[in-house]
Amino acid sequence: MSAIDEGKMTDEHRRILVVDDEPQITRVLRTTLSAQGYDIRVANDGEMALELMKNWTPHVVITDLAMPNLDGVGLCRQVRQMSQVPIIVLSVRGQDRAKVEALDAGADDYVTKPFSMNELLARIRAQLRRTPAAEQQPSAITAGDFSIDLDARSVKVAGNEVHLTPKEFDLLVYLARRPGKVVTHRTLLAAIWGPNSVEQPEYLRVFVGQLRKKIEIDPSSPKYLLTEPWVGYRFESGL
Amino acid sequence: MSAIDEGKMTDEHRRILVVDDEPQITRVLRTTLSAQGYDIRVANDGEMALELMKNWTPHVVITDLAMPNLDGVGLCRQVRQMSQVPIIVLSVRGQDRAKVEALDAGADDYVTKPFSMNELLARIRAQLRRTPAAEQQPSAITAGDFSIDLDARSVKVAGNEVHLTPKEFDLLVYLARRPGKVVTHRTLLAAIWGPNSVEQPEYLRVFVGQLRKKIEIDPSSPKYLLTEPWVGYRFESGL
DNA sequence: GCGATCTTTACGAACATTTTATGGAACCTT
DNA sequence: AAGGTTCCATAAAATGTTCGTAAAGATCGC
Repeated sequence: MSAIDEGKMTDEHRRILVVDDEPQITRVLRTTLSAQGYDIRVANDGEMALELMKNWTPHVVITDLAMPNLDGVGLCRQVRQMSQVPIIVLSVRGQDRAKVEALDAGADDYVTKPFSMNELLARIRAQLRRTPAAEQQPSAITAGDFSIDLDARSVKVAGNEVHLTPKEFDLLVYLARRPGKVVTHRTLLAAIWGPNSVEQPEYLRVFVGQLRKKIEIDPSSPKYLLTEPWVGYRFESGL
Repeated sequence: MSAIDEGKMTDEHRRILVVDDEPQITRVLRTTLSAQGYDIRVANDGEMALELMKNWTPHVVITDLAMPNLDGVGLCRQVRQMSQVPIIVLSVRGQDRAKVEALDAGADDYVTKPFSMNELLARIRAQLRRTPAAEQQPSAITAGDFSIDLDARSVKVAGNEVHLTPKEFDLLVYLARRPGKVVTHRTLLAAIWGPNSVEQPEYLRVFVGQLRKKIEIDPSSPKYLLTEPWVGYRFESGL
C-alpha cells in the first residue's frame, strides 16, 4: 500500500536467481518473489549457481554469504568474470569488513538478515531499473553478408543458412554484438564457457576454426572473424 | 623510490556531489572523500544540488533525505528526469517505508546514519564500478596524426593503420596517455613488463626502436616518441 | 546404441619476446 | 683534448608462445 506504485510495473518476466543453503530463506523468497511476477530459480551453493547460469541468465542474483563449496564472495568474483548482472548479498554478518569485502568482490548491494521484505523488493526494483538496455537487445544482428536471428538462433551468410552448434552460436553472437572491438581470450572464455574455463584457450582455437569453416568464404584468410594475436578475437562487419 | 603504481588510480578524478544541510556531515564527507582522491562538491539542499548539476555532472550523488526546499526523495525524482547518475541516500530514517519510497523514487542505495565510513566507501566504489566505460575513459586517444582506438586495439598514423604487437601497443598507450610528460625507464618497465623487470632497460631500447619503425615517418629523427637521455621517454603529440 | 556436440591432445608454422652483439653518441675525469 | 665509461639505436639470432588444424576420446540426449 505504499504510495509509490504508479504504473511502472514492467517487472514481469524478469528472472531472479536465489542462492542460499537455508531452505527457510529460499522458500520464503521463492514464494514472495514469484507472487511479484518474477521468474525464480534457486541454487543451494555457489557452484550450483554458476552451473545454473550457464543455461539460464538471470536479471538479478540474490545470494547468501555463508555457503558450502563456493561462498558468496567467491560467487561474486566468479560471476563478475562473465557478467555484469546485479548481485544483492543477503547475510547475517553485519560488520563493515564483511560488507566491504562483498561489495569489493563485485556485489552491488548488501542487505543484512533479518531483512524487511518490502525493502528487499525495493532494492531489487532499484537494481532492475537500470538494466533495461541489456534487455532491449535487438532480436537480430545484421552486418555485411551476415544476418543472425537471435530468437531462432539461426545464421545466414549471403542468403544461405548455416547450422551452428550452441557454443558456436554463442561465440559468434558475443563477438558480433561488439563489432570491431577486440575481446580478450579471458573474457570470451568466461562468457561462453564460464569463469572456471578461463585458462583453456584451446577451446577458442578449436571453435573459432570450426566457425570460420562454416561462415567464411575462405577460412584461411578470414574476413569476419579476425585474430588479434596474443590478445583475443574480434568481429568485423565486412570490409 | 617505491614503484610507481599508476594502475591503482582508477578512482581519481571521479566527481561526487554531497547533498546535506548538516555541516557536520558534509564536513566529514568532504574531507574523507577528498582524501580518497575524489572531487567533491557540496550542496545544502535539493534545489542547490540541481542548480549545481547544470554545470557540473557528478559520477555519484550522495544525499540526505530531510532537507529544506527540496528533500531527498524530490531530488531523486528530479535527477532521474535528466540523468542516470547513481544516487546513494544517507538518512537517519530506518523504516521500510522511507527506504522503499526513496529507492522507488530513483535512489540506487540507501544507507542509514550513523554509518560506517568504510561501508559507504565500498558502496560508492560499487556504484562507480558500473558506470559505463564510456564515461570512465575515452576509448580512443588522438594526438596530431595519431589515433589510437583502445577497443579495436588499432593505431592509425596519418590515415593508414599499423599493427602493433601487445607490448608495443601497451607501451605506446602508456606514453600517449601522458603526452609531453617524461616517463622514467623504471616506471615504464614496471608498468609494461612488471615490477621484476625494472633493471632491464634493453627491453625499452628494442621496443622503442620497433615502435619508431612503425609509427615514425623518419625513425632516425623521431617526432612523436622522443628520448629523454638518462631519464626515460616521452610522447609528443605532433608539434 | 547412435549421432551430434563438446573436450582433449598433438604438431608444424607463424609470430612475439628475449637475448646478444655492434657501432656510435653523450658524459665524466684528468 | 684524450681516454674511459655509460647510455642509446639498430640488427639479428635464439628462445619461447601462440595459432590453426586435424583427429581422437568423452559426453550428452534421444
